[in-house]
Amino acid sequence: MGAPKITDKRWTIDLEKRIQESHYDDNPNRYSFDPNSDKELFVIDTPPPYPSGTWHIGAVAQYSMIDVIARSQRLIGKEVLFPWGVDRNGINIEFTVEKKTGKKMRTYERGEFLDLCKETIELYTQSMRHTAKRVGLSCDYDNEYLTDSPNYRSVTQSIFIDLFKKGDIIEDLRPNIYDPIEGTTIADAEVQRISRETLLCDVIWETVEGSELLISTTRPELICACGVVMVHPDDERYKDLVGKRIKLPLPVNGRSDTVEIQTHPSVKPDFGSGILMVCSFGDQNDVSVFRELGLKPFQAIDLEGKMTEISGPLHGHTVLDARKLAISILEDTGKLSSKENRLQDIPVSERGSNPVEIILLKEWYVKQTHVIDRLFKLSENCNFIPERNRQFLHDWMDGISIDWPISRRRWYHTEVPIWYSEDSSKVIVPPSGTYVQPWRDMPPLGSEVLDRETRQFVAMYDDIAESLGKIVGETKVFDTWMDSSNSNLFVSGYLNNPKMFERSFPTALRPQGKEIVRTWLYYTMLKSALLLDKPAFKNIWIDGLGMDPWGRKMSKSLGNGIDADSVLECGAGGRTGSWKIRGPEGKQVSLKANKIGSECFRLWKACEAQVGDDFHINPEEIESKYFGILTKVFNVARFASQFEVPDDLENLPNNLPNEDRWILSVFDAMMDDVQNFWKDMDIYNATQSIKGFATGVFPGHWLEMSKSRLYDGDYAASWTIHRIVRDLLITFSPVCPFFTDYLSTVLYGASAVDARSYPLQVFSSNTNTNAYLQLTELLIDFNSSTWKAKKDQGLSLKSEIHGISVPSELAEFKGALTSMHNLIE
RNA sequence: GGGCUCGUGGUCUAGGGGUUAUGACGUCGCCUUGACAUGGCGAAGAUCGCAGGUUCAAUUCCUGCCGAGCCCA
Repeated sequence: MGAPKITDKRWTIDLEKRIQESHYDDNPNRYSFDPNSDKELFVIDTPPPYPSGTWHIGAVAQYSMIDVIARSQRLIGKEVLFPWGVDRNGINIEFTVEKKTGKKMRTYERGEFLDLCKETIELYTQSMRHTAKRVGLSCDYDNEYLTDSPNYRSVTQSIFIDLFKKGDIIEDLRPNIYDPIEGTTIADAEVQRISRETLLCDVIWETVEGSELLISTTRPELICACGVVMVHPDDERYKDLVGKRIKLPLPVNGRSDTVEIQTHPSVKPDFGSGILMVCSFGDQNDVSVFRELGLKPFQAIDLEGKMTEISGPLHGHTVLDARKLAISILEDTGKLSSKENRLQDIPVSERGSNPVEIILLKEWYVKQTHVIDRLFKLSENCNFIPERNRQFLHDWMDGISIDWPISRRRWYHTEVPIWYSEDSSKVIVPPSGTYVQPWRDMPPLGSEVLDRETRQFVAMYDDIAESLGKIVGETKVFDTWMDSSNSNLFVSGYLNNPKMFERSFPTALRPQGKEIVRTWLYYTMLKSALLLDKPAFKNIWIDGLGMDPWGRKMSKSLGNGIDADSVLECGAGGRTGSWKIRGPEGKQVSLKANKIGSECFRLWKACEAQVGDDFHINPEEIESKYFGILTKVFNVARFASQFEVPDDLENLPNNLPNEDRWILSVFDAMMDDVQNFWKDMDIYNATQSIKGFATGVFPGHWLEMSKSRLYDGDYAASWTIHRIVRDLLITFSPVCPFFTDYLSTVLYGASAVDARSYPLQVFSSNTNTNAYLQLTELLIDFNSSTWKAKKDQGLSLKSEIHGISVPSELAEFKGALTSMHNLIE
């Protein structure tokens, strides 16, 4: 016995930072991955974060739990790849650059704009990596991947070409959701709805025979694109009109000025007059009616968001101006019966908040409707954690009815890797593994020429380049989900390491939030199914979302966001944290905390909620509930550190007293439970079990029973305390890596975070410890009641007490209990 | 408007057809014990969102409603 080896009096944020700052340099290969390892490969398809300046506390919380999984899987002996990837493609960074420079993308030269995006996103990438290390993520940082790197983009392009050759990717002229302000197609998933006031006009239409009808519309400018007028099949009022032709109430150019009246069940008889004009394209319903009836769509709006020639007098006006003009023409000609303001949900682009239009465009599509049934089958092989969140994927797949448009008219994205021959009959695609930018490159050596329609191989490009005429590179790019949906293939070694891919696909784990099931998870499952006819993953871990302290989503507009760094740095250098957050009634609420840091933050998330539920983030609560647990465990270790560590902690000493055999049995049972929880990626129950043992029965009961032996230098007692503390720190290390790293290094000269096999049980498997386990409750009750008896008699806890005898069931502990409580017969 | 998920003491949370509903934080009272008031002993506090239904029995299953969240139109 001597002075504690652990000299720090308590766990502090400054100590945490000291450890953290050297942690990744101390042992640079700590978290690297060996694809040739004999161990089971466990590849995690981490969600590559999008660098935008700040990292949301909820996302960091989720990421730290992925880290707990990575670390615990290493601990149970798997070779874990926890990649550090950063998602950098997309319209987000384009907007940031536009905002910073005050110039729209299209006013730049394309190459110059790309350079600006790259520079800007690099800055954000650095700060994100810093936060990742600060929160203790055990990623393989040396092999960082960026989704805008040539290596990553070439995989996206190769997969596109493979799917194109197989016929799963096609180009077609179809109605698409289009943002006229940003000039690009967008996917369903990128459309938002906002409530806005619009004019609902009652327009008088006249049939060829001369009877007048009223049709309500908010889009009178689209009358020129009307393909049919519809009523409900059961609507008695209009039975006679069905099949008749009706005149368009506004002049048009280059098309028939009458349309037919038909019936359709989608018409709501009680909306307006119960008559509906169907235009190409006012909304999704119009699209499906046009497709159903086989009508030829009219192009009323062009790529700049202006009216086309068919709109006659509206030609050249923007949609909004055209609407006003259409209304005034209708008024002048006496065809406007009435108009009124109405609150209506209108679709806008998620990024720009611009009202979107549905227009006909030639775009690239991934065919998906034909494989949905197969996807359901394949997804049965995936283990969902928690199982109930499987439902999110099912619901989304149930609702899929159209193909996935993947091309965009933007710039900072992966380019569609294709060139067209001068006569447009042939296409040229690059060889697998090369990254190309067709808008400025010529096809590289080894490119192939394919027939554009049949996709059949024609010749090598180099052999017939002359005959193709002036070739034209595709200028469009991919939806960023085209890149993201390859992440599992990329990290598992697809194309880059076939040997590893063979062993590690389906990817061991996809961890993600529930809000991107419809996009990231679904698209990834789709890709793996189309390409390999396999499920993408073995395990899919879907967590809930971080909410503000009142259970609302954190957002800029609500003013209730919490920045990750403010929590991780809270307490550093003695600086406390304070957060001003707008509460539910609009009142500012001030939250304060003295010390949190990464270890307390991680412990909180691990303990607080089962995976899959939304969780409330309240810094005050994180500190008050969980910092004390760190202090407690720290103190247990610090206490242990004053007793010499036995040389041999592997072999059970002879003649262990019963109380040591008892606590070691309890410890074995806990360790065994936790190992199983780690296997099942059940962070909550693993951490709860560790916490219960480490702050409860072990220090509260065994330590009190064994203190005097420890002070007397008893070998068995110090063997027991050190064996338990050492292995406890190891199984706790996935949750609190810096904390356990520090304690274990000082005490035992080896960091708990470097353990690559789970600690062995203390007792061999043929030792029956049940008898001891059954005594735990009795023992706790006896201790508590003895403490209470002393208190009731006004005695100090160390003074003698008469008249309490150790019950016969606990006879084995009689000696220890008698001296612990100072019992006098 | 539709689909899905969630709703358990002041706060967070476990559980799940059946004797007094789990734990933690907070609150209150008492107490220094050779690591630790970041400790110990004890107390109060929940008609398990609301209303129906199924059942011998529901907080647990079903339906509706209310509230929150995600997604969609």
